[in-house]
Amino acid sequence: MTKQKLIVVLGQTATGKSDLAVRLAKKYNGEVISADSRQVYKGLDIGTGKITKSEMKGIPHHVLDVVSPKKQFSIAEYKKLAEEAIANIISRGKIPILCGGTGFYIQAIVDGIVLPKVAPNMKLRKHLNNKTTKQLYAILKKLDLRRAREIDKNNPRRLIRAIEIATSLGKIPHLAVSPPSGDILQIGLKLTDAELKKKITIRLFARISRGMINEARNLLHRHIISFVRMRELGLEYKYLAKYLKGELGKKEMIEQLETAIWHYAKRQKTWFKRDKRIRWFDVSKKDARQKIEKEVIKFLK
RNA sequence: GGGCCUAUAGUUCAGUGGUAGAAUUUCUCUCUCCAAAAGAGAAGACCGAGGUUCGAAUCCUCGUGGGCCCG
Repeated sequence: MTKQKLIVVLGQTATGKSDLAVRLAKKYNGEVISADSRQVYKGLDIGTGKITKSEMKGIPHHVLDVVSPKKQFSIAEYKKLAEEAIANIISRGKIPILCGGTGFYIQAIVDGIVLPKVAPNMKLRKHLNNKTTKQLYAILKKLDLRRAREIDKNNPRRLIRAIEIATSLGKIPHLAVSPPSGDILQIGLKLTDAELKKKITIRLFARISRGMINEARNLLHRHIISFVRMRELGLEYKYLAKYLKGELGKKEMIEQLETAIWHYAKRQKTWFKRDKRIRWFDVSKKDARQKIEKEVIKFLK
């Protein structure tokens, strides 16, 4: 019996992950599971750079378009859906290929982070939102001193989540992991900063000419999402919301969005850096493709 | 040709004689259910030359660059 195997394709935005995943899937009998926190939303297509039907080239893609953008998705839901998809792919004798740029989502699968069984409590969150960071910290300290000691005490979002867990469970459990049983190959795609910057710009203009602005306008007109929600979604949608509301000119919108995407790419880099298991490949090099395939063949043996 | 205003961080601006401040940019980092999110940290400047003064970004003179007015 062969061991279960999982291939992960990760990297910063605009490094060509989707293409590679499809290519590998075609060649090695695989299916793709997206690891992208925004492509889970229906209708957010051009702005999120979601793969199109024709780009999929017949390869099934999972955990794409699974929820309305009105709803707030979470990593717990992601983990459940992704793990189901992976198990299903394996049961059909195919190779699961996890592909995306959301580091936290990938980590949840690869390390099998066990998340506390406490669903988001919007009422509580709303209530806590009115408190200052200091007040939040004081509350957490009373509930769970251990967690309070190690948490980032300036970060309201983390503090609120911690309080949410502690109110429900009494204490916050230690971080537990239960990694999947098989082997995992993590392929990281990288570019130099200069090349990545160039690619980000090119891609942004491509998205605009593909109708990104109209997509956003339609979502608003059809009341699928509000300006507020659009801002929450970040990056393209955040700046498109500002533009469509008239707070920014088109030129400014594009400039600011470009910087924001760059910052995002930097954060991705910081995140992926700490996982030493990732095998990195410079995709600007001509032989990157060969090297990756060699690695995959070795892994699948 | 004459007069007036102005020059501080990559950028936009504070600072009126006593250790140069912010916003933004840039860089680095954190991450147990919003992660394209949220949060932390670092770097970086007084146009040049003289003068006054214990001490000048600050006052004076000249130069240079920029802006404006009159003829």
